[in-house]
Amino acid sequence: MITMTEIARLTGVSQPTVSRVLNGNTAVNPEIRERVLACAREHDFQPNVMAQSLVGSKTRLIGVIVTDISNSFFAELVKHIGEEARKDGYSLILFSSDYDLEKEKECLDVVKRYRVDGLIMVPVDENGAEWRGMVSRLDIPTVVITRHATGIDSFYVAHDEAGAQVARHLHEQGYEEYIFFGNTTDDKYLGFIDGMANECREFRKHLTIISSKDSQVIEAALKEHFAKTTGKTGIFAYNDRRAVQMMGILQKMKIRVPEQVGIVGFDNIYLCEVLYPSLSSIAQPNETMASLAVQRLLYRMDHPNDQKREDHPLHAELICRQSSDLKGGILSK
Amino acid sequence: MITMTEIARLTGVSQPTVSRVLNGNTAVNPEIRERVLACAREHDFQPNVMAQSLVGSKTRLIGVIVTDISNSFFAELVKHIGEEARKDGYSLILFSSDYDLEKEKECLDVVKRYRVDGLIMVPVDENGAEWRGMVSRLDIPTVVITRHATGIDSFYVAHDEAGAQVARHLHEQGYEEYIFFGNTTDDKYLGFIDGMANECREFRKHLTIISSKDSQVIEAALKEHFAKTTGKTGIFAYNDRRAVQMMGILQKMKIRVPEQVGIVGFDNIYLCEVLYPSLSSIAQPNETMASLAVQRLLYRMDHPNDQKREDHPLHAELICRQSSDLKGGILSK
DNA sequence: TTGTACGCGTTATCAC
DNA sequence: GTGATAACGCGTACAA
Repeated sequence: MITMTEIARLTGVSQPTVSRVLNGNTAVNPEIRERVLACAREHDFQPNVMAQSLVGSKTRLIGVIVTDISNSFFAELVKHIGEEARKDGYSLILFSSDYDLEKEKECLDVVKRYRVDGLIMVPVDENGAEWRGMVSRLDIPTVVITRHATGIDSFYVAHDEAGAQVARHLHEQGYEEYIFFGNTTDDKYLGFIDGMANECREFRKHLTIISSKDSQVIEAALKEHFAKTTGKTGIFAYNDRRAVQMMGILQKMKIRVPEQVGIVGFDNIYLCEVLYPSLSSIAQPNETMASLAVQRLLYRMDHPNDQKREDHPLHAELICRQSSDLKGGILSK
Repeated sequence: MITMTEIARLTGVSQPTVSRVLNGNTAVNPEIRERVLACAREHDFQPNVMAQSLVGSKTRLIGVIVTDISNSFFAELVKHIGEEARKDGYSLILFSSDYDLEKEKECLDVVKRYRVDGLIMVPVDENGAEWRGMVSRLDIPTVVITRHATGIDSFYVAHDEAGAQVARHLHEQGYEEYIFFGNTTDDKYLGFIDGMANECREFRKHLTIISSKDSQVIEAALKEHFAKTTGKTGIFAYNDRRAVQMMGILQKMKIRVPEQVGIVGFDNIYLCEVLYPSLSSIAQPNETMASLAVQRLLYRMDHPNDQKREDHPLHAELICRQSSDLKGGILSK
């Protein structure tokens, strides 16, 4: 791999001259200039970023730590982060913490060793004291994405708001009984509850929670539910994967969607629209979130003394498709 | 960010001594040792990889270029590559070429600038002369994954073989008419054809190809197909996404799966098993492919003079689920 | 306009 | 055992 010094030797000039030519800062003798450029092209010279960063203390590297890169939601996020970073000449050094605090810690160490210019991460536990300590000691501009971390720049979707949106939507469509399907630890559940409280009094009486991932258990729970009630039921699934599972079980049980049961998922994965019935879902503004995060990071890198931190909740969008369209606005199309 | 020199100053020893302590190679006075370690811990010292790599010409970086990181197949691949690399202390610098030759070229330049120790890539066009030229000039150990590139270490699934497997399976299950749904440019199509030729003579008469992605067009094509034939039809979809789309259209048309139509997808995404009916699919040995690729790369990095190149086709597995299980072996479970 | 000298943070090779 | 010293590839102040 050729170096500036080597090019200097080959062209009979000094190394700094080569540097000047290649960086085009200062004026140089056109003749020398051409000679150097020709030589560089011939040997396909690329500057050694490691060396550049040693002297300039800029690595042009952005560390990215996500909890699970194989989750297509994060994969898409990473893609957009990469695109946005690339525009400004930054590259990504990527880690997947796999929801493991130990691994996450390791990632932070490695990120530090590489002296990345900035860090974008999805923390395993944004409230963990240890993590907060590590990040602040890291002394690298950091932006949290997908989660809300107090005192750290954060770009995330307000899950509670999205959940409330689903509640309103299901109620508006005319569903009278409700099922929440998934983890109740997420804010989307809390928001769903709040939203329901606004829509109908005594909603608790009409709310069932199913948390199991086991199809048989779920089927049993549904049977029990439909034994007790005759009303049209709206289901809010924790994510699209679960929504698809639920749709499958409903089909197997010969329950009609959306006539008897309406269902809304979360994440708006690309399969939503090709499913039958197509699946209503909450779409997160993936790309916006990514580009805002990168831009914020770039700003922070340029203004290390700015102590302000941005707390930036974004709004999700409910994409209404056939699966929850009881009133037929879409099915009639 | 603290440096060795700084620690040396603080502890009153020379910088090389600090280096010795931190790397634990040579013996050092236990007393000094403790003092240095304490100081390093206190300031959360991490060695500057940039500097290390300058002198050692080892970046501990593996470049990864995929065509589309948002594709969950590649995302999973990247995850496994990362895990495997991590075991040996390597980190990933990740790029997505977005099937764009220009971008790919750029990625290769950047990868070179970072002096990565090795490169794992999914080329946009593994037969392109320009790409081959770039990679060979790159002078960095390179492994191609997912594709077959002559003269370059390659780890990939034999798509033709997988296609043939599907043909055999559909025939065995008793389907008599066949539809290939998707791009006919892929080897999986060729293999499917070959496999069919083995199973039944005059298969051409019984094969329909649907390439459109438009649901309406597809539905029309299916209607035409079922107007002409009464036989049970086996469909091989280009990938799971298309398979899901096809299943939706079939459901809408009230065509029963697998009784009237059997369907097999490709990629075995996680949704396959929660769909109803659950979707048969070709599973690629994702993890194996990733770890073989990384191991091969590590070997190449250790043996730069070994000119041998490995051409390593892997075998896909057909996961038979309800959607193509006409004989009821699974449904009866 | 061009070359010399130096420093970035580390490892490695020497003497001491 | 430990401390100078050189070297990696580059950018930059300074001198010529």
